[in-house]
Amino acid sequence: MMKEITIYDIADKLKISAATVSRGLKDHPLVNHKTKKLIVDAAEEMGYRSNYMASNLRNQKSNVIGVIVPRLNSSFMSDVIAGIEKVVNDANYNLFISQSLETMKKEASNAKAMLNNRVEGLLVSLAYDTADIAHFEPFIKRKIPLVFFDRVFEHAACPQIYIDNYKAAREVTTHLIDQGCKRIVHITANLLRSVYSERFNGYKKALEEHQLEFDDSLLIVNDLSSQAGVAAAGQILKMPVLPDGVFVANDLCAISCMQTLKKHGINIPQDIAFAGFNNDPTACVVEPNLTTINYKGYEMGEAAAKLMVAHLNNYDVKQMHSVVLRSELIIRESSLRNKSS
Amino acid sequence: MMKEITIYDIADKLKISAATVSRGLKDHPLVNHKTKKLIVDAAEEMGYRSNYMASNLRNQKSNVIGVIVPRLNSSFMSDVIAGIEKVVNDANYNLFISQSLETMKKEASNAKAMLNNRVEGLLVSLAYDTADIAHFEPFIKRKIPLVFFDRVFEHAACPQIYIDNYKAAREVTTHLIDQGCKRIVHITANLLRSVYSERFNGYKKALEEHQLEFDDSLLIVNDLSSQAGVAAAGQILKMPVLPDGVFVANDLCAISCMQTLKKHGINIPQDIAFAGFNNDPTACVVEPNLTTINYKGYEMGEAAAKLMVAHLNNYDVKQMHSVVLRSELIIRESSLRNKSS
DNA sequence: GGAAATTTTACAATCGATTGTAAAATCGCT
DNA sequence: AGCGATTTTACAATCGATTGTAAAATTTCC
Repeated sequence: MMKEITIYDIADKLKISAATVSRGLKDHPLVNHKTKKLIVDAAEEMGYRSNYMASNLRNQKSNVIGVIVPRLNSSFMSDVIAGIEKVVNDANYNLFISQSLETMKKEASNAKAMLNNRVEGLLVSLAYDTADIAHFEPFIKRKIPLVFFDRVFEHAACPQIYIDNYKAAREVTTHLIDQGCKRIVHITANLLRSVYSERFNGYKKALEEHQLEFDDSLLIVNDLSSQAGVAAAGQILKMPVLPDGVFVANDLCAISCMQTLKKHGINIPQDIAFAGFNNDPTACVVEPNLTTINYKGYEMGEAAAKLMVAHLNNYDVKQMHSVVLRSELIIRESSLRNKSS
Repeated sequence: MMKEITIYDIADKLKISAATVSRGLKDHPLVNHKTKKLIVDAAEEMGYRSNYMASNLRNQKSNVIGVIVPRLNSSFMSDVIAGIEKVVNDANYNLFISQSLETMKKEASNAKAMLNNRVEGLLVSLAYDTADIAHFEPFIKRKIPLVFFDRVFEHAACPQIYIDNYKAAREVTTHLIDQGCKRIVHITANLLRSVYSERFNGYKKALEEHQLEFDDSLLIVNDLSSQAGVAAAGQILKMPVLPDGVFVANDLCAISCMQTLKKHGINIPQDIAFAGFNNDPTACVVEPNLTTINYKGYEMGEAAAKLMVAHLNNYDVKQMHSVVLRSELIIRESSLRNKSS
């Protein structure tokens, strides 16, 4: 192992004190220009690299921002992470990333690890089954900024970044109704998560606004996976009266469900109109192209990270606003019946 | 800011030395069982959390593994990252993740940041234009394990994780030839990257094996983006003689190219057979389903991370084997002409 | 009961950078 | 030259955990 150069080595070489070297390296005004140059040159020549572990200890800050997400490998989430990385990197922080794999247990253990690693802030999108945020209390107690995005949780101390899921879902459902749908199945996940309950509420609201009764036999709750989509298709096919529309809370599940129905001879959108949520890359590749809600993960990641960095730069700013990002309905063939409209 | 509890606080409270507290907390044999219990209980009660910055400084290790990838938000790469995260997390390391955004410059600056942050190992998939790995020399010099995956670089000191791109490409091309293709376009990216040059070589080899002349007017080099696929389709349409097969070095570009051609009235696979690379989720959604090479990012991430962890646990093991992962040709409708075969 | 053996605990230095404060060096000016 | 004002540098403590070694406490056994 190569011996690392420290400021003491530089100090010795220049017959100067380590304090001066430390100040010189960071352009402190208390050091002479000429000395500064000598120091910087010597550091360069000797191959010095600052030891962040020492400086972090001394400064009592880790320069790290933590991220906990359910899974890293979804189209949406990887966009979010990319956005976060960009902002965090530009702000000279480092990123600790971990995934909860959709369980509250892992989420809690990850949170603990983040806490012990002294992250200066934590960005979180909650797991499916997270019922409370007790495991994040240590952060709140210590006033370590905690920002929720997408799968958020209401808490006075925690800013949130999300889209208006209620409005979006209402919009989608209204669109399906406009296309003549009267029996609309809604496939979603754990209603504990506000993203899903909001979408569900938006769906119900749209029905209500059009004098359609909500029928809970048309509500399918699963994990929105690809397999769940196939199963849901099976469930739909077994319904005594077939629905004429399906609104799924994500594209992945929507597509596998739609394709399964298609294989069983159902015409999309004539027999059943389809709409998803997220605008995954697959949505505009599948045939028919999937109507969906577009909301860009990259921007959400950027927004969350920017909010975090802002807080870290001036924590006193107690105006921790929540941010609602734009989302839009993208109408494609999977739901377009009256081509004229 | 809440005052953090240190081992000294615990020591004071128990009227014991800090050294004993330190040893007690980590179950060191030199501490009495009863004392140990007292210490652990007091720590729990006082809300103690170990300060990794102090311990890292003292132990001269950061417990962090770095990752530099071109982009985080691709289907393949997010799978890789997920696999890496899983392994690294289980091994009680933390992950620093950064993206080079396909430029060598950013890659170098990220590498420098990783170095200063004292990562204990670095996992890298190279940017498009990285011509040499001088910016990683400081790692090699310091014997900090450096592992390349997917977009690898040959260097005696650096293990690599990859698939046999040559073989896979040869297989794909042979398959296209078997389907009756005689003029096969190959769309790929910067041949500086071995993943692409190997695929190109495999493609040429297959041609040669079937007495087909390589025609460099059939080689299209771009950045394999979705837009590039559209442009490539334009290029193909303008060819004096249309090709009867296209082998693209990734699915994203393959699909946009195929769809564009389809819109222009080309029949897939009758007029032109298509094959991609990667088996993106979109590949089995697009119509016709895309023939491609399947190789799982998640497993590659796992393999790379496991290799890294193994090295960190016993660096002397100089048998830094490179790992070649399995890949397989998945034949789908986009290339299937003789349904019988 | 007391010396030897063994267990348990405390001391003190260390990791490397940082910073308030004191001391030293330099400068300006009469 | 000499004195105050100012610039420049050095000292020493600090951040919190770790660990070799010495010292203290306890146990064992004759």
